[in-house]
Amino acid sequence: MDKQQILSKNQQIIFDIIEKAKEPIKAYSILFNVQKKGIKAPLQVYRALDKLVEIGKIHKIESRNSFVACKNSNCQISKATAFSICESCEEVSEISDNKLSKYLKSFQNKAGMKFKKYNLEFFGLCKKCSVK
Amino acid sequence: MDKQQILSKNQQIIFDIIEKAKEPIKAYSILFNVQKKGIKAPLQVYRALDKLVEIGKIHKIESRNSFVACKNSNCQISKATAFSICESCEEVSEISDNKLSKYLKSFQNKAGMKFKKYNLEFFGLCKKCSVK
DNA sequence: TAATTATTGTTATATTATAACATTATGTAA
DNA sequence: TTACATAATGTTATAATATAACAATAATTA
Repeated sequence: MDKQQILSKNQQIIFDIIEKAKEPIKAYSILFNVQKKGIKAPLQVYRALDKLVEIGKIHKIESRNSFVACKNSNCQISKATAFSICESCEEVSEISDNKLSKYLKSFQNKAGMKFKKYNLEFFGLCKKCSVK
Repeated sequence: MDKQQILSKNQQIIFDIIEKAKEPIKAYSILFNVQKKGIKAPLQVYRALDKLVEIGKIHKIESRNSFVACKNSNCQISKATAFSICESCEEVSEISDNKLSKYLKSFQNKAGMKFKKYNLEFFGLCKKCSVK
């Protein structure tokens, strides 16, 4: 169940699209892109997306309903994700910061609840957009 | 523009529903609940939700497409939100932890991007569900 | 090789959210 | 107190996102 697992045909097709995309990409945009490869129905896309998220090859940007390939080559199954999102140009990048992830992985709330997973989304203006 | 601002009719109706709900509530569930009060269309709900989120009276749980009233009475406009979500019973609670919020508010990524806002969602099992 | 599990294909439908336009109410400044 | 601007409302239609249900096929494992 690690990242090197062999992907099925549809999973591979859809992963390739996401990896090539420079920005997060939405499910129906993926669908449009893979129709020439014989994938015709939303469900075929969503099933592959679910699986790819599950094994950590991609992440979902929840606030944008879109998907990106995981850039943290060292994380096996990443159940701990952090992104920065530019509210102007919508550029999204995955944050890879050991101190941050260590801190959040060990975080416990006051009720003592221990977490298996987290997702953090930061919003602001990227460098380009902040000089405009 | 602070939390004590007077809400419009629809905003108040919809905020009341959300505040009374014990769990996060979805837009169409709100719609169902307010139809007897004359709010008939999704857009009326979404407009009020947008405003309530903007002024910080409610928050959106992005991973669940649902809404909760803000429990941090001390935060004025909360652009910094953290939640714990039980993956079994779907209980959601707002985390109010000064150290965590201080840490995240001052976080800068490697590109030096400064953030105005963040949303953090932790996932795990709540106490009840972890003994089951 | 039978049994199990994962993947695929397909149609229909559920759920979440916004566009576009017209109208009414509220706040503000001359 | 009128004109002007801004915010809120009402309404219809439609866009965008996601899943249910069922049948078939491929891959894996006992």
